[in-house]
Amino acid sequence: MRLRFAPSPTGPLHIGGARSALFNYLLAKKTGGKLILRIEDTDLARSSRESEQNIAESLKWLGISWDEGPDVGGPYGPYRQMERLEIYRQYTELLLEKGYAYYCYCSEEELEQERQEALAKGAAVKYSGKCFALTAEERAKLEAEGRKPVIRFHVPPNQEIVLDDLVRGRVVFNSEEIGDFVIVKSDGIPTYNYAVVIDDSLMKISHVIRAEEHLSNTPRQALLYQALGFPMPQFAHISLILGKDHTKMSKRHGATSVVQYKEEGYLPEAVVNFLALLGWAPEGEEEIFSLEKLIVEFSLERVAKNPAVFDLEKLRWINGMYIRGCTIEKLVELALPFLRQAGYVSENPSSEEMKWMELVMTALQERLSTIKEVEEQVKILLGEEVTLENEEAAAVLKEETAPLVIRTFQEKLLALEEITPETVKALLKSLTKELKLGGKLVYMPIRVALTGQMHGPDLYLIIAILGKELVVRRLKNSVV
RNA sequence: GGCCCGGUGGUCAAGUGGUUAAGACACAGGCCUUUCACGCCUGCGACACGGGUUCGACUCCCGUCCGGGUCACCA
Repeated sequence: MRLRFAPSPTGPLHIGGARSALFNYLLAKKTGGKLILRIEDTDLARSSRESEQNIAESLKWLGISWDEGPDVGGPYGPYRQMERLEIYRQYTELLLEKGYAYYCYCSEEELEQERQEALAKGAAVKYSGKCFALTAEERAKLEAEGRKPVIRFHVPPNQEIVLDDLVRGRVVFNSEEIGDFVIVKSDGIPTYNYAVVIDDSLMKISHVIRAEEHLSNTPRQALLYQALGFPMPQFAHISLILGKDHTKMSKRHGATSVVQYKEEGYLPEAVVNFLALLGWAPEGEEEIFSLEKLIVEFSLERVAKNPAVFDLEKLRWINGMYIRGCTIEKLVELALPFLRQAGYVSENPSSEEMKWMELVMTALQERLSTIKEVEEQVKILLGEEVTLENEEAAAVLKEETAPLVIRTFQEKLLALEEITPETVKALLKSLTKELKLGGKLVYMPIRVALTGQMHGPDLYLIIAILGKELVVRRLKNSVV
């Protein structure tokens, strides 16, 4: 099988695009086929190399690799459409010669007027085809006016177009509903519907998995395949990803690009896992899948037809699952950029800072949904200030036994030779025993005195992270 | 508006003529724990509506409604 992902580089990789790429990748890998990356950059006004870069980087970040593409080359290149203009031109000539296509000189205003009239009449909005019958003299006259023609495909009348979509099943269109559409713009650049057919054919693409928004375009492409004498690939149109309000995912629903999720502290494995579950269902009840496992499990038969609403809560949950599955070393590595940016650790962390981060991540691992959350969570572990979060916390310190607990704790801590999570843990245990108080009466006053909060990571870790000096200062600050 | 696709709990979803209609997230309660979190347990909650077909429909057919896509010299 040969599959492809063919984004237009008009912005960062969209989360929906990422899912299309993923499905194509999964099927290619599963069947031992190839994934081709093709850049559809024929929209000169909006395309940029920067976006192409972003898309490639986002795909790599997700772990999606390709076998052929603009950067790695391949036997069917070039893989950027703007570098294939000569190829399209040859086929256009053929189409023109055989009468499948013709020049059209209609201006935008004329077309717009037609469109309005059709709309007003409630008729189908489609091009009238009036330039189809232009005589040579008429053409010459229009040329002389300086009009730059487009090339339209001449749609055969009343033809049934049957598509056997791998996820939709059989879908039937009638060519009557389709007006003669533009295949080459007035600047000589092919339109999407045209270039995509030639490229998929020439690149020997066997299966096309793409978003449902392309389904209505497919009959046009089918006609083109027919005229060009190319075999059609198998299509699989997957449903759209919707926002909370059930409209197509867009900026106002929050983050839409893959990089944004990276920046917000999501792990690529989690994003991939979540995306896979959006529109595809595994056979068993397991929901956590590595890319490798997805390759084994994935199949088009289990891809849903109905659109899916993007559920951030579930992504957060999956992300948390992956965070909990990380080693501490890995977590430190992941958190480092965030901590660095927040100025909590230096550019090149010392071994002491590394130690500190290891303890911090140990304390925080079970409490994070995203890595970015360390920025916020780590605050209570920094500095010597303690602010009581509420009345309840203040009450804990006013407890009759609180002063004794805190004093005894401090004495014991100062006497401790080495502060490690283990030694502190043992210290707290012996403290509870010695004071003959309930755990709550021992742990809560210390916790509140040290952090000002009723909740937080394990106390012994907090103490180990703070170290003797900060503990003493905080105790002092909280007791006044 | 024409055409196309879709409609199972708030969300993701299993289901393919006969099931007590799975499971997950979220939510609620409980357990665990020094707290929160994690984890575990329990609970809440759904086949859009109306007609058929059938001994029997979430499953098949038709209609209605709702949602989405498309009808560009954007992809």
